[in-house]
Amino acid sequence: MAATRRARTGTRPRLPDARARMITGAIDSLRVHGASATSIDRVLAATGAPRGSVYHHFPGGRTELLGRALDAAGATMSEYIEHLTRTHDPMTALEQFAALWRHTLCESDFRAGCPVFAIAVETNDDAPELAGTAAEIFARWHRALTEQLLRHDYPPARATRLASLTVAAIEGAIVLCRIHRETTPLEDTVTELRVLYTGGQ
Amino acid sequence: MAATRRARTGTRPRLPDARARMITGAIDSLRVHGASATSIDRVLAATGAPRGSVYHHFPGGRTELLGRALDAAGATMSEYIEHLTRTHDPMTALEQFAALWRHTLCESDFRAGCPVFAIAVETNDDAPELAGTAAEIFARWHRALTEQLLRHDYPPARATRLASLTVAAIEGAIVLCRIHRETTPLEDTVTELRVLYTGGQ
DNA sequence: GTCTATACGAAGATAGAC
DNA sequence: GTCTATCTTCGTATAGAC
Repeated sequence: MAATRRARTGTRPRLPDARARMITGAIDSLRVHGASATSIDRVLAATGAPRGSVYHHFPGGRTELLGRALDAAGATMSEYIEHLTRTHDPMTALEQFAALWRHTLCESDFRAGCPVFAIAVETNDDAPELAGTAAEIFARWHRALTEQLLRHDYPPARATRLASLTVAAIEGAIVLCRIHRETTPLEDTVTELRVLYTGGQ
Repeated sequence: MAATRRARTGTRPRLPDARARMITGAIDSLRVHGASATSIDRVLAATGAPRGSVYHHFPGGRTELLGRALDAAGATMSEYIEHLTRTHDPMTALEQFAALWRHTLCESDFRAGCPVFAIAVETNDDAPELAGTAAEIFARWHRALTEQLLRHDYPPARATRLASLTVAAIEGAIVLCRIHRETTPLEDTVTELRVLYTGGQ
């Protein structure tokens, strides 16, 4: 609909869809700089999006921008996790996921982390809606892992617990990798989780 | 020395040692609000410390305050971890440590997390010194855990990896507990780690 | 060591023109 | 949809009196 209007009026944005660019720019900033440091100015500077249309696209201002970024990042990551857990066995899925993170960490020179986790760590008083959304996203990941383990004959109690450990350990390891500027914590984490995934049930 | 001068001049601060109060106030703020949100104003408001002496005690300003808070928090936590790992077997030490966190989480209504982790997650461009300090603290914890496992006859390679997983998983679980407002992720994490700590070596 | 006052900049948000 | 002010608040930092 924006396209038709553009064709009619002859106006044109600098790049396709400023709103979408702002959202992806916010996600990138969340990864690298965290929630508090993800200001409107920073997103605009990084994306070249027009300052004048921020409150047009996000009437709720900065909080709404962060919310839409969290929604988008959460959906993308959740769909990938659900895809992996449905098409692979638990250990293979975990290794695939870890490989993606290894790539993200190295490619960003250990600057980029998990945007959902960034909001989870920083959000407390302000924006309880963001905290709620982040909690739902983690719950979705936990559910995907639990169901996968159940399909592979893990007892329900163990499946839930192992899913909790997996989410906690991967997220924690990503932070350790960033701060140490090496992938060892992630490798170590996956290697040890392998014992639980392949060993006893 | 401050006490003698106080006795001589007759002046007196509102409470003992403004500098120490600012540091503990900064640690509390780091726990609850994160690094970016830990402003000088917030620390002063929370502690009632005098605004006029901030740059007297911390010539480097906010960054130095955060640095001293990180030093203090890191030292306290490291000493406790080293105490636990020296006086208990691996599983008991882990459970003691988890019990402390369960208490901290519940008592703070799931608002307080780990101050070192908060800085690790948020610090990127600004203040590389803080990032370096945080990395050293995590390395110290990792070392304490590794040496404990070595003393309990774990092979070196496994000891290192299990120590990495433990640090990552506990830190990650604390964040999940905060965002979900329940201790289940921590309980699950410890229960599953128990398998690795007591099962195979 | 502590106070007040103030300079300065960054950031969120609004108003009104185009 | 986008632009240019502008307002306001907040946060860091400094200066100078007590």
